[in-house]
Amino acid sequence: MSRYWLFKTEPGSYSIDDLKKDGRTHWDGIRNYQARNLLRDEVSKGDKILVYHSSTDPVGVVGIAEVVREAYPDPSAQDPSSKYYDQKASDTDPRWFMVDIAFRERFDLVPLSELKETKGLEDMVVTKRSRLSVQPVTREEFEIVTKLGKRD
DNA sequence: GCCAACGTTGGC
DNA sequence: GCCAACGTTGGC
Repeated sequence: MSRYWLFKTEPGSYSIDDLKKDGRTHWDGIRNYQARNLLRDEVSKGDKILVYHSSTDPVGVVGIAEVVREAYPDPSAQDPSSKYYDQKASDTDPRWFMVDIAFRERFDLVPLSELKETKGLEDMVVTKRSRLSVQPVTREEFEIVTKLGKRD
């Protein structure tokens, strides 16, 4: 049974349009333990992802992606030239993981302000703990947001 | 650019 | 193991 997630990205560094162009990508650079644990232990092939643009104006959900490869070590942690370099990462203890995701859909941005006002989304993690970069979404939440994104 | 909320570090 | 200090995130 597939599950649902919300992945945040700053469109200035990697946007849904970059993902659309690339088709698929390595979701690297996750450096938060709670997000890492979800990526490593919970995120599974076939799961659906709401792609969220943060640190932009307006912020919100812009499309859908799908997990196409489950967690494996994030090589940027061992690359001294990467901004995600972590001295404590090693081959025996990679510390940080990433998954591969594929583009599925781009839709009109559903702003955070609207998510906060929409019935059924009161408990959505993004409205409460916006700093968590990989977060679980319920099936109901996923469907409500998708419907909002595909209106008109 | 501000600043509140949150996560991490490190001295004790 | 506590917690103050510090650094980062991210909405506004």
